[in-house]
Amino acid sequence: MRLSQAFVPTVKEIPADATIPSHQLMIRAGMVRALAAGVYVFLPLAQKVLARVMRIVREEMDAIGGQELLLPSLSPIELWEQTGRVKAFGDTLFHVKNRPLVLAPTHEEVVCWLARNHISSYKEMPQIWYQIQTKFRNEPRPRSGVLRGRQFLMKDSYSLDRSREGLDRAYDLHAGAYKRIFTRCGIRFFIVGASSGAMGGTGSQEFMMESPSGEDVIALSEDGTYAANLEVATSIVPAAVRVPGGTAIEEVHTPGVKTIDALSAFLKVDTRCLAKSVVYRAGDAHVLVLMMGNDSLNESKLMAVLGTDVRPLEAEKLRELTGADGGSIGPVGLRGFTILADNRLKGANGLISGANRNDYHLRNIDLERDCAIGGYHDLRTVEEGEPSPNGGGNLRIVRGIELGHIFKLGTKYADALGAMFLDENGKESPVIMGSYGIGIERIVACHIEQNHDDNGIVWDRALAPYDVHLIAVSARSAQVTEAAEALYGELGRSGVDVLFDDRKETSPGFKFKDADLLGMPYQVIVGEKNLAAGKIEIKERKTGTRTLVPKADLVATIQNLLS
RNA sequence: CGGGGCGUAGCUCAGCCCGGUAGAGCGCUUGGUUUGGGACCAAGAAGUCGCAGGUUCGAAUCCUGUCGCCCCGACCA
Repeated sequence: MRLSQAFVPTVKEIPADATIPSHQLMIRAGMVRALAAGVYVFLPLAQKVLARVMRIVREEMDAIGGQELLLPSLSPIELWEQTGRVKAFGDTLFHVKNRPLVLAPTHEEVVCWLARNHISSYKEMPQIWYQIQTKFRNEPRPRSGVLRGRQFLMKDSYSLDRSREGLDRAYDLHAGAYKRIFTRCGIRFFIVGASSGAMGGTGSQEFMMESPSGEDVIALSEDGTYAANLEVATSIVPAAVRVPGGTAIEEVHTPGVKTIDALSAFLKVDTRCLAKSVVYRAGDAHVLVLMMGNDSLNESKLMAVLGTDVRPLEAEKLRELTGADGGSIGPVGLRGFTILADNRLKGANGLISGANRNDYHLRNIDLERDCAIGGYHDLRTVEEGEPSPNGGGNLRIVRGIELGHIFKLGTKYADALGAMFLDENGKESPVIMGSYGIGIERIVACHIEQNHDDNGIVWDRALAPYDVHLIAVSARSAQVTEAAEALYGELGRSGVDVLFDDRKETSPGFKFKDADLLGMPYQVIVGEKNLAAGKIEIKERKTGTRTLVPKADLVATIQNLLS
């Protein structure tokens, strides 16, 4: 492609609305333009990159027996009502105003509908169906360029199996394919155990890339053998002790003491003797959760235990129910609440907690003796530096971008939509499903996040829109133009994908800056002086290394570098 | 949904506090000079100041409403 004719609107200045490197560079390199919040136009350069990503994805999906299909984006709202996901998605689901249709945010329902109508025997499974298509989600807050849009490309695959073992196999096949896909795309990633959240199901892993721009928080062990989303991460922390010969509860006056730190300082005791009360509303119920000392409650874990959404209880409601304010709440004699406690407090005594009376606390609380604990669960958020549960060293807490997510869905959707089959014994069972997604734009953005420098993008060969950026330094020189034109033709004929900067009126500096910004793996620079000596310059974008090769060897050298 | 910020030329922004006929740089057009790291000179084109209402002799500027966009948080299948 000739740059003089290409639509690659590069910009020199950093766009005001872009805050992360990939977003800034995708705009500056003329790859995307925002049409509306979270909605992007993909320009020719970006389209070429997307095509390369999709090709890799298709190859790897086909390699595990996946069959590509094309599903509609419009889908009858009735299907979504049957699985309860109109409610589950809430405002995130785009509704069509003048027909009972929704814009599909994912396609489990449609796949299940297909399976219901066309899979009736165990002999017809396993199946892996996949699609690479636009999905629509009315995100409350689109952000970070193409990383979270309201419309985005997703490779989604769905496995249909007749047994749990079959599902495990499909899941493992996908995990393997995903590793190969991200590796081939030149992305350094890691895999974390994740919460399956509102998708439902039994098992789930996320493929993540470490990035300060990420929206997820991950605990990683030092040796990298443990990685889990903070929503489910655990660590090794000492449990509370049970002291022999418990003494009776006694009330202590603690004027103005509202925090664990203040209480610890006031009573001159270790924070581990303190049981912090956190109060939530879970549907119509009220829940008090006891945490040790300054441990912070993990809302995701709490939601998983309760199986429902939670939100902090309003201050007024709290006072109405307990007669006290936050900071003075405790489990003893409390009515109207379900009381849960973190595992760390299991069987503890000698604890101090709120007295449900402002400015008073109780000491010598024995959870077994004095409280009606509704259950002990892991409800704690792990912290930086705590030992990894698998002995892989201490935990680091990092931010990450989710590139892919694989789920063992089970029969949730098949049950809801009646996708049944007859097994070997003629018995009817629901189809067992898995679902496996990859964000296509995210691969592109993440690749740029990991591969750029101050001057621009540094494409990996696998994703680069072109292999070579050919520059005619001074396009007014007849010799340079002639030589560059000849090389453009030769490279093209030998199968090298070339972007040719043949612009006549553009200064050399401008061309070099554009070439670095666009980031093709190799720049072939045709300049007057080198040409006079029969030489052509090759610059490797990644390292900045420049080599001069005889003009006659240029094509062979490039072919060599690319192979 | 809570908090904060911003809408002025294609882009980046000034002007707004303190009302008085719309500005700069980059980009674009034309002519000329220039050509190894985002050139120079000259002449030009280009903006309903997001939109609506109000106050005023007069509004980019003050007031009200509204829409859009960005950031932090919440949410994130």
